[in-house]
Amino acid sequence: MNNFRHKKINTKNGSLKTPFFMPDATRGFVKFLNNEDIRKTGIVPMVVNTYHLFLQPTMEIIKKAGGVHKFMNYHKPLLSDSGGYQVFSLIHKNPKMGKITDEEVIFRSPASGEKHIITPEKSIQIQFDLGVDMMVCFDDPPPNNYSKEKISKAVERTIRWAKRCLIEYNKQIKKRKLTDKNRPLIFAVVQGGEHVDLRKRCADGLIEVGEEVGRDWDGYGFGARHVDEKGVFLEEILRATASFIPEKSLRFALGVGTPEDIVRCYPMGWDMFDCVIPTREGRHGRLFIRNKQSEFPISNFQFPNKSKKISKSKNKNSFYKIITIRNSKFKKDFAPVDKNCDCELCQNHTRAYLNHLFRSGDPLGMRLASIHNLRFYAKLMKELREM
RNA sequence: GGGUCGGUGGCAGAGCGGUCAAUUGCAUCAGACUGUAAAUCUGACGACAUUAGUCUACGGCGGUUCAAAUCCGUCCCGGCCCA
Repeated sequence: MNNFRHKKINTKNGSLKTPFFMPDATRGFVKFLNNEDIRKTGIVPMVVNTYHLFLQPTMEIIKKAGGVHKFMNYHKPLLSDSGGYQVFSLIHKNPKMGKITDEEVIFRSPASGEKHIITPEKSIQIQFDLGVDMMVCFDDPPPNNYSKEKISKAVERTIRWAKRCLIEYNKQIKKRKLTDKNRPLIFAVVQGGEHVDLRKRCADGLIEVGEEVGRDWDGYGFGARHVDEKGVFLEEILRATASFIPEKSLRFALGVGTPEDIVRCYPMGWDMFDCVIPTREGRHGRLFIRNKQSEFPISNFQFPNKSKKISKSKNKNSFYKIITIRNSKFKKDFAPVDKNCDCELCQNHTRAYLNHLFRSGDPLGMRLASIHNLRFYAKLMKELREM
């Protein structure tokens, strides 16, 4: 299986080999887990969010702390998402929450109601202040069900904003006297919804921006969502979009995804992934379990249908299944969640005990389940890396 | 012994003549979650039936009424107060 490419990236907080998965530590922490928990899962890089950290604890605090790494006391690679996704989904869901213009986005904090303004430049400045190792352009991610016309407009805005981001990025590099060795990597984001031609247009536009500004993007992200309204995996769009991105660049599949989505994306050329699924599903008592250990490598795995929702991955042919530990059938199940798993949960506790923790509503259950799922993802990525 | 308040579905607790198989919460049984406003959200929750619907139900029995969880009588049980 040597037809898969691996890339190595270096940051001031360590190097990474692709493919890798980043859990979402949106507000500077993975819910219920501390750094030691994360370390033991085998997970290294994580994603933090510009929008959330900007609102709370605010940049004043982060700067005083000496940057987000110091604040978190996590000295490994961190990527910050630009906040575009948050601001836009906030306003798309409720137009009263803010206003989008070509120049800027004005929005209200859902928590305090306070008004804030964010621009592409400001997003980049904040991300420099965070001190992250990888950053993402402030983009315009429209819901996939918007009209093609609207998505096309979002593509054009994303390109214009990417240019502003990259110019600001260069400014900050100069101002902060950063070198190629210690500068953060910067990612553009390819929008275009479910339209291949728009994805192509966006990728081309972004490449052109790099040429105009005089700096190549370190990577490109797949923007908006990679599944449609029904949760159907956008196979062709993802494949095509990956092919529009220069080979040497990193390909970051934002928000991807289920284990199956990741395994599908990787051979297409996607290198980096982040998703709330392992931790959120964990908190909700859903645990990932590998099936048929012997049937690997994963590349041999045939996906039966073009698309499936995660809940449907009870499919016997899948390489994993999901159990809902709260279900009454686990009340008296004294086996580990996954007898082949080496995580803290599976090494020490039974399904019956975890069932009890969830029924009791104790956070310990959520913590252990999150650890287990992240360990599942870490092992999955390791297998892909070794393919 | 006297007085008084009360007994409602697994629990708590609404309803106080018809629109009640009965609000709501908890519990229970499932489901959803994909760049985290998510320890969240949704559905089911008397029995039987695929739907229509049928039956049994608001402590027991007996009344009043076209109609009762709701009104009356009585009995049983519980809380509190006075002896």
